[in-house]
Amino acid sequence: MTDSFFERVYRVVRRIPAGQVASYGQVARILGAPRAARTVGWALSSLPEGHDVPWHRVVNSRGTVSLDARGPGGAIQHALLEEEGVVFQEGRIDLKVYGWAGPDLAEQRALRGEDAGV
DNA sequence: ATAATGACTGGGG
DNA sequence: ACCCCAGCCATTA
Repeated sequence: MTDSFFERVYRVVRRIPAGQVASYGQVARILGAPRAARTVGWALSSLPEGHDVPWHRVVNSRGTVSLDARGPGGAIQHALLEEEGVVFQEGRIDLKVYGWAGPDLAEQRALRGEDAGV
C-alpha cells in the first residue's frame, strides 16, 4: 500500500523544520499511535533510496541520537543536525530549545490521513 | 495466522 | 542522573 503507516511517518517527519527535532514517540503520537514509537524508528530504518525525508531530525526522548553514536549513522546524524544549528551538550540535545512544537490540529488530521469531511 | 524484529519509552533501583 | 527491564506496535518471513 502506498499509504502505509511508514508512509505516514515519512509525511510527518518531512514537516519537521530544519534546526528542530522530534522524538520517535512524538511522531507516533501525532499519528494517533502513541505506543508505536518503535515502529516509527523502524520506518526510518526502512527508508527507500532517493527519499527526501529528514530522518536525522528524529531522536529519542532523551534528546540523544539512537543510532550508535560511534557508528557511521550516528556520526552522520550528529553532523547533519549541527549543520542546521542544533547544539549538542554532553552528547545530547535540549528538547526544550530544539524540540519541534508539532503541527497544528488541522494539519495533524491531514497527517493522520483523515479527511476534513469532504 | 504465528513468531520474530527493531533508529523507543517510562518506571524502578 | 544513569542503567536495566518489560511492554507495545506495524511490518515481514
